Amino acid sequence: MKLSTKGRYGLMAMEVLKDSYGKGPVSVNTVANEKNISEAYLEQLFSLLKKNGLVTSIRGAQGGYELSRNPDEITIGEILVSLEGQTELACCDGTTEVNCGDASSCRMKHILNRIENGIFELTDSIKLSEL
Amino acid sequence: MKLSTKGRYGLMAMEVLKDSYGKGPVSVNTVANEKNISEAYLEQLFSLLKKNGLVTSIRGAQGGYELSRNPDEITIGEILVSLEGQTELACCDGTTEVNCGDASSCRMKHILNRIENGIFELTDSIKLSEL
DNA sequence: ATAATGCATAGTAAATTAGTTGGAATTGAA
DNA sequence: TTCAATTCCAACTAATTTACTATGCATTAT
Repeated sequence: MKLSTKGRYGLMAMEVLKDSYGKGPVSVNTVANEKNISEAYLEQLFSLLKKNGLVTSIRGAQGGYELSRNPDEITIGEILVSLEGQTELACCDGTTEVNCGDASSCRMKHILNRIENGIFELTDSIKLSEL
Repeated sequence: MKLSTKGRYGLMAMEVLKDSYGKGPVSVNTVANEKNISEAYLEQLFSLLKKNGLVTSIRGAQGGYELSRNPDEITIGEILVSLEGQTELACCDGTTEVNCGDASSCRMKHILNRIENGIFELTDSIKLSEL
């Protein structure tokens, strides 16, 4: 289980927004330069963060992105899920064809789901403000 | 963060070995058929599990693999780490060139390391015998 | 008007994952 | 003593995902 650049870049970007929270929007270009990330790629990540309600955008010149909430009301878990999707460990989902035995009663599935939840709780317990 | 087939197949395979623990070795072919996994691919996974000391092998006809320890002395975490390597979230490691600011004092790194440890503790708290 | 921005989407390149292939070494059983 | 069942090993290929580029339109402060 690795964190892709999406998650990493996203955390870095959110860190920048956090640092100028309340001081107006920050452009993608600014973040890209500060963190040395491809600007066009970062744009796509911001688009995900926006779709998930973590940032708001201001278009046009002098525009950019800013946090949609206070940095202590945004969690690392939310950021990672926005960018990488939910953690998925399960071997089967009870609907598709299964290769781990039977479906609804699959014990492995339940255990992996437990771990998934544990991981989310872990990441969700840390606030952006702590970065 | 997803579980690759390596981890999934590995867990399934270990589950089979667990079920016949104490009854002699199980061949890769048997496991592959039972769980409907490519035999040649599974071989590679067993090789990793062996290298990490979770299973022992018996060569030749009637050979196969068996758990090297009791199923309640083997954890899900160990199995996953054997197959997928350690969970790595960190943005920098303090040695290579860094893009998240400075290195040894990088706060993000420390937080991600904390999450890494949390994930391992979580998976390591569940025994193979519980599957 | 214009330059600085966000927005959208399609394409390409690089890396990783998943799986295949071919064969050598070992060993129990006929 | 041969044969078939097996682990072991390494290289190759295919498929998928990730990371990134390219292009151009839409919006807005100056």
